[in-house]
Amino acid sequence: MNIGEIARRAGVSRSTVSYALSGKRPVSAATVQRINDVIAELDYRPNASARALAEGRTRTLGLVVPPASRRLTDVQLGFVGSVVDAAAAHDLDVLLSPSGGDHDRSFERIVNGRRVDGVILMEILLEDPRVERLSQASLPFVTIGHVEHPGASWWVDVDYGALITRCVHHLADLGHEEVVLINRSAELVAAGYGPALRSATGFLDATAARGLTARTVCCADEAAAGLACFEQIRTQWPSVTAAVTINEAALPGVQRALHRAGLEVPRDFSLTGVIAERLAEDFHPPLTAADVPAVELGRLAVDLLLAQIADAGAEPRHALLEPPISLRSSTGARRHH
Amino acid sequence: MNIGEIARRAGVSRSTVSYALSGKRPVSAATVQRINDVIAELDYRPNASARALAEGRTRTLGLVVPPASRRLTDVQLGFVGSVVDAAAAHDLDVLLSPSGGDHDRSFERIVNGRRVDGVILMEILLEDPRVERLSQASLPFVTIGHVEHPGASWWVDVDYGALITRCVHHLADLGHEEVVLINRSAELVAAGYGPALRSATGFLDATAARGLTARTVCCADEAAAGLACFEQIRTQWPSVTAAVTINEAALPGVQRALHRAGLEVPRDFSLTGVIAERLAEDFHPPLTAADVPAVELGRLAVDLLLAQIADAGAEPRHALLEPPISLRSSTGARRHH
DNA sequence: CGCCGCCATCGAACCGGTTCGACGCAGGCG
DNA sequence: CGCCTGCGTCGAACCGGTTCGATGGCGGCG
Repeated sequence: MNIGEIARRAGVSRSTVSYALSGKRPVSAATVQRINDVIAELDYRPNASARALAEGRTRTLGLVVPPASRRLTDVQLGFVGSVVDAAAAHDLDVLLSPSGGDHDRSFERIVNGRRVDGVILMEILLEDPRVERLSQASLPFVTIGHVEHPGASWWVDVDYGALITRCVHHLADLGHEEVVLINRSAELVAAGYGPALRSATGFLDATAARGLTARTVCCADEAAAGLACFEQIRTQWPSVTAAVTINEAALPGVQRALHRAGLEVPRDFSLTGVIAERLAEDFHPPLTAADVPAVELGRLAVDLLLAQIADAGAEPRHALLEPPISLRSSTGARRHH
Repeated sequence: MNIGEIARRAGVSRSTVSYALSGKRPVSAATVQRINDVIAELDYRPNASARALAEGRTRTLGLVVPPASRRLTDVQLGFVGSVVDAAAAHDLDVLLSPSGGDHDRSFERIVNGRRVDGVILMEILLEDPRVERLSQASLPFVTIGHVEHPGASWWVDVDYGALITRCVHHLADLGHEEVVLINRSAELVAAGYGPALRSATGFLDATAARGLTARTVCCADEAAAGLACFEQIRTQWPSVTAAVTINEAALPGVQRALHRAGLEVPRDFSLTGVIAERLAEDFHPPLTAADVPAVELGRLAVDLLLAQIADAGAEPRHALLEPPISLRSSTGARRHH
């Protein structure tokens, strides 16, 4: 069931079969017909490993995902799905590598074993050892998110700072004077997780520019933490009238805390931030929020990666998206009590 | 940077390097030392394609996932994560194939191109053409979920029928007399999706056995549908006092509908079913429910697949899990109005 | 002291494709 | 009618590993 067998049965040489399949050299119509008949009869498909070895490329992309122990957020899931779909559209397969840190066997296998033609990296830290590692391995890669000094690396990202800034201006326009940022977990912030840090910076800058009183808290990525966190906010800073968040997992807890405190959104409290569209719409009331265009980012990452693979010497490219805020119904004018 | 180069620099033959790395034949300590030094210096790692070609196995597992357009449920996500982690624990990589139907390029590539040593299939229909396809390709595979007549195939699954039966008995014990099953979407039911059909059968059998009035509805996998669906239930069958569901995505909508109708759980209405632990605990009040042990199923699937790969002639094995129901606080005695 | 056996190593074949240079044969042109 | 062109095909080398049979050198034993 290999190419030699096909050649034998079709009465031609192995190279002719190869050319008939790839079309890289002309083959007479009659011969192609005969070969195709044999192939169909035997249900033959070329061995991918042999092809990869000979061609020097695997037609496979690597996707480095956070290990499952840390459960994926909606946004991360969106990245994975869209990367896989975009790759499939180019007839490429996707190899998953669950890697948190630097020194990971699965990551090393992918980087060094030439198992993939390129890598897409997500959950980027401001200083990310994996970026360094891939650079020195001279393996094409694109990051979803970007390190502090991207240098020659290719990346796509959402401008968290700009989005948070817009949220703050929106709240300031509505008259709010003391607002809180509900950030991701303290561990992520400490690890240098880009979106968390850039959101914090954007929040502080924007509130300062508009003369608002700014409060920030970190909140673990789970509903229970969201509840506890919001109750602490109410106790500690009772005059806060609006929250900006990038922590999707905490939302159910925040909702429960609002309900428990008898606060109605947006009458008594405004809520906004960067939230997946689905979650924003499932909230009650639907959230005024910016949505991370995960599908578009994933597709873009694949496109950039393919461009980089096709032309190894090309100038690094990147894309910084700044999606609009969808005005729904979770923000309102500040009311004086 | 290939094995020949290592051999040259270490002053030995290519085969000696290979044996030093694999340990399949004894190599003197001094030679091993010398080879390892060279390897460390050049940061060499064997080319995976060449190795796969020579060995006849790829050290890669295929995982067939639903295409991203249908967004993954929490349970499906759990499968993917645990399969990837379990594979990584065995130093295996995972190749993703987003395939819905039968005639999918990505699926065919994986099946026929010998890109993987075995396949894990999820979202199984009662009659699933992919199972047939894999059988005839004589590629080892394990399904998460099982077809109606598994024949010689290997599988792991949760006994949805038994779990739903337990939920019904639990409600019957509490005095409920008219209960509704909120199933997955009508499309999935029509397609022959196993859990949906087995749940429905179990529900009807159990309610009949306990003399309850049974109602069933299909509900699209989204919050908005859950809300609409529950309101329709209240209108159509006002004397229903409890619901059993396997539709996690509909839960937020159901919650909102309950709230809107002024019903308090469990005082006025009981809610139970098969629900991911995280969602059950995030609900207010926490749901009495059975949890699909996705992590365990994923790990089991990998274990079975490896056993099958190791011994191609082995008798088919399977595992039908029946996790306990966690008693939380969403079910209570029926109250007569 | 000579033979036997084992340990370490080598060379060659093989896995299943791709690709390059060469070649035979047919048709067109002078 | 002979030569040139070019299309279609072939054979061989190559990609980078693994594996098997063979061989050389050494120590132990009779």
